[in-house]
Amino acid sequence: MPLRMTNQREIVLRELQKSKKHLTADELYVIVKKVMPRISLATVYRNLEILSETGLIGKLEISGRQKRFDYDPGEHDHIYCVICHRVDNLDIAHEDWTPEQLRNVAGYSITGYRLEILGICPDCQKKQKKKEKI
Amino acid sequence: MPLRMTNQREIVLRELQKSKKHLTADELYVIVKKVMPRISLATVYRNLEILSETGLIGKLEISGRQKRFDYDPGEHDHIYCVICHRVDNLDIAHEDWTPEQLRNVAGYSITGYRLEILGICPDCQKKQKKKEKI
DNA sequence: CTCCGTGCAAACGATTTGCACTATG
DNA sequence: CATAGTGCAAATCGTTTGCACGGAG
Repeated sequence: MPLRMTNQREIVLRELQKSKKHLTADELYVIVKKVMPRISLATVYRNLEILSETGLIGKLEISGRQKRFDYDPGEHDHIYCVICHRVDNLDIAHEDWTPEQLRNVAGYSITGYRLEILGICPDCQKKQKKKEKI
Repeated sequence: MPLRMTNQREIVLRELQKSKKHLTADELYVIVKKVMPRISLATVYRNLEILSETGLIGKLEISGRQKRFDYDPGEHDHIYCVICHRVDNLDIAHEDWTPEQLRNVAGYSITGYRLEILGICPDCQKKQKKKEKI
């Protein structure tokens, strides 16, 4: 039975939620160390990974740079500062996106957007079907 | 006068274009090495960076670890295979996105999407204004 | 002839892993 | 008391950089 709720796991989760931010592993490490000084960075990484698999937090695979972890695991998009790399949640429903709306999101001045459609390519679909047969 | 067109730069550009794919630096390195065996990986990295700054190719800050470079520098979105990490261009105009349309893109089976709005956060806007005054 | 570009190796930052030990369920 | 989780250090992965040399303009 996986997912033991250890002390360090609980603290990692709690401190991320308390922060209300989209932190990187090492940013959170600094915070968590104040509560549990002997915790290791590897443990923070491992727990963030596990907690996001479990769905208790979200994992942000933001373009190119460090991963960030989201205290709010619900479905929502993000707004990203191209200068300081800060990330905020975007609570506008997709239907309501208008240039006006977006321009005022959280006081950001909008410079662009980045969209990736995610899916499974034809080749990988074939491979999956093969596996199913075994 | 920057941007000398060296042999290695030309080959890096040409082989990326020939591939018609969204390659990582090291994938392209393997290809380029066949034509110019003594080229170094660092040179491939440097040239991809310069070529994308110049606008001759595109740089994809796609989620995940490695950067990919796009033979097509024009404006367009991307579709991303969550299994093999392959990337394809998406030629549908934003206005035409419908679940139907997307479901048939390039034979992919769509699992989701990822949208990031890019901008400058309030704090960074303030900092910029300060700089302007100096 | 001047520098930009190159190759090489070493440095780097983020993340992961092998190991022996600890503590949860 | 079995075995998931931990701390630590070393390893790994993608990328960047310092340096002395080479070649484009």
